[in-house]
Amino acid sequence: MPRSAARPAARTLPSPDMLAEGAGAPPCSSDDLIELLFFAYRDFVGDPDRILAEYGFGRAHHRVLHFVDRYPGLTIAELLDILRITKQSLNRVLKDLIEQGYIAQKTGTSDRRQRLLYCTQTGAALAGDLTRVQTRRLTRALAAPAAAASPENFLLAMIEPDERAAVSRLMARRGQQGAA
Amino acid sequence: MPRSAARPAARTLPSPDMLAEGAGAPPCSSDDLIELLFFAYRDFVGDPDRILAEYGFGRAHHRVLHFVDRYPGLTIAELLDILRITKQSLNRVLKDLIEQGYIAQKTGTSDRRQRLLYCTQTGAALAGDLTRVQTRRLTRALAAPAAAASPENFLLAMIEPDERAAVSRLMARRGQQGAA
DNA sequence: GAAATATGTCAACGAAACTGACGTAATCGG
DNA sequence: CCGATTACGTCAGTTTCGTTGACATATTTC
Repeated sequence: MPRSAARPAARTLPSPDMLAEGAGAPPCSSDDLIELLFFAYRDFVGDPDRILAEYGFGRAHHRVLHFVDRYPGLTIAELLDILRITKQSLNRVLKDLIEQGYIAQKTGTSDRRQRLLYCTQTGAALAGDLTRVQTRRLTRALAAPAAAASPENFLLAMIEPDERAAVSRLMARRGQQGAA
Repeated sequence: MPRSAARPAARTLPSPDMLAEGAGAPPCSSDDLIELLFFAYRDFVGDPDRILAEYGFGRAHHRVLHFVDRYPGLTIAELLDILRITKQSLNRVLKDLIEQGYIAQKTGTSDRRQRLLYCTQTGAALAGDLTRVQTRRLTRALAAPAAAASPENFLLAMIEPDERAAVSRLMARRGQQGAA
């Protein structure tokens, strides 16, 4: 197995505690960043998911609601370009949001073919709740002095605190045991 | 609409060009980070997706292959804890990877109930290809002097270069036009 | 007036998650 | 040693959210 032999010797990941202190940026392979990005994103979308479930909505609804809230007057074409999905996919979730009163459409003024999208008050309130939990995680992560120092510290700080130790423990395992 | 009135005045996002120079870290709201994380992650998983499609695999296969490659001897239970999916979901993709010779199982020695997972040579090769494209993006992003300076610069640098301008243009729009 | 554009919609399909129930082999605890 | 627990596999059905392909309609543009 040539590839496993090519694995570099394990370098140390900053311990979770270091995030509290004003630690520097210890070396960290970009391989580690791949996983940290996975874990950070997993927890990052996990927060809003719990709220959305109460409304019977999913992540697709979240994305639409978020961008319409943040960029009022967005057209369908712009939204499609942002989300990179087909109009059929978009239409399914957009229809839900419109029918249930979270998003409203307005015919474009300069081009009457366009449907400009806006959040209703209810929609803006829900979008605000969703943004809040994500902002809370980000703010908490950025509050760690080490977080701004390096991408890996930032991503580690984005992970749910209870799970940071488990992630660090796992990542400390790389290249160890396990020969077939 | 109380919420839109509460929106802070638009602060400037670092321009895409600034990533090439040794720019400092201009202020950036955590609202911006939410979107940057979305765009960065979208492009980050887009690279391997193209390769996986050639093999008839999806992202679920990628995640399994990645963690088994990186942590040889991983058990099913550990993998379930990492991925946070049900064993039924895991089993579907794992079965594909085993049947097609990318992953092999070994009965645990200390506990014979466990199935220890290992990549075959073919599996390790594919995992390597997938890691390579993601590492390339990460390395390129980290090479930008400004990237290490702040999370927002790092995330912006992770976005596909061709699209950075479009993202910046979009984000510069916040709070502008669009009153109903 | 013809062509292109922006959007909506019907129908079928596929990937990848979910729930709930049940089976089997191995380990553990008394 | 036997019953309970654990680790894993599997059958069956459902949901979310993406896909393709085709076609309709209103509006703008040339």
